[in-house]
Amino acid sequence: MNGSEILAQRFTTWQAMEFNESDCLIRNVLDRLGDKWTMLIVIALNASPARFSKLQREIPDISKRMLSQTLRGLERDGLITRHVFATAPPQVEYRLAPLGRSILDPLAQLVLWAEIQQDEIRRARESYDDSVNEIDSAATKAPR
Amino acid sequence: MNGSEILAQRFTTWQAMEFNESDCLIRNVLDRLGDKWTMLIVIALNASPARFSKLQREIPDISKRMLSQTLRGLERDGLITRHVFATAPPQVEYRLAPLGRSILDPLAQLVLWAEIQQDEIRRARESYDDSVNEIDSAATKAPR
DNA sequence: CCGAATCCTTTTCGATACTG
DNA sequence: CAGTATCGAAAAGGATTCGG
Repeated sequence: MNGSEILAQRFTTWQAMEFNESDCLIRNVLDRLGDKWTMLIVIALNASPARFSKLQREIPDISKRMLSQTLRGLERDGLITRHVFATAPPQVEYRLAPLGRSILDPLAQLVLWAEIQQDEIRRARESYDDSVNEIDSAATKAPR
Repeated sequence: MNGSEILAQRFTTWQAMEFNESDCLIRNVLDRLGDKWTMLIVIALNASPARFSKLQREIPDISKRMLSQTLRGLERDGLITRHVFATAPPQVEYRLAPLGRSILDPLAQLVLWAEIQQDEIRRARESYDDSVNEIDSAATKAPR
């Protein structure tokens, strides 16, 4: 079964349960993975386990609040583990759990897709924006 | 190269350019794909081309506004095409473009990952929530 | 039928200040 | 160092109305 067939089959199933938001698989998963920081943190922790402040340095524009919140979400879902060392000052290290490592392959597929297609997407956007501009300028010129 | 190696390598590259938000590949892509409706519509159109109102029936809880907005975004990126039939009343059909079909395989990988891991994620959440509750009740009991 | 425009609510996010 | 708490800004989303 290729991707299209798999998705077509799942679509029918989800439809039958009316995409019930709480137990619809894809909505649950993509809601979590699709937020602004989750995947970036998974990728950072794949590169190497890290402490809170190291992660904050590695991802320059994340705020403490979002880093903390996203890490908690990942820990809750079992994708990462949190290790506290009772030193002074305290040290907390985050690592990818097996469940977190298991998402690296599908995630990499998505990144590869983006790399391969990015030029075509850029072209599509430019051409679309151009055609919209034409309509706009025609609309502002013609009526008078 | 496996997923982990691919992502580790990309991470280094992205870091070198400081994750500049406008041209950082993964942020661009996941921002688009990760929104609430985009992937659902791609999957629906994979099942079969459809008109506006059919899509709205197939995805029960999407509003006209978001359907229209999401379709425009997908068309702009070249993932779908829009065909207008000058009938009365007008009919507009949406179809997956080749670029849109090319994302079905990576997307299906993600769905399969979610299916395989969903039980483990659910268990992780329950166990996490339980441990949080213990701490909470200890905190509200002990201090008095 | 398809969709744009408007208004309003909800959610997300960042800045800042504070704690163990 | 590793967070939490609070607040306000901004973005996303929904309901409704209107137009071709």
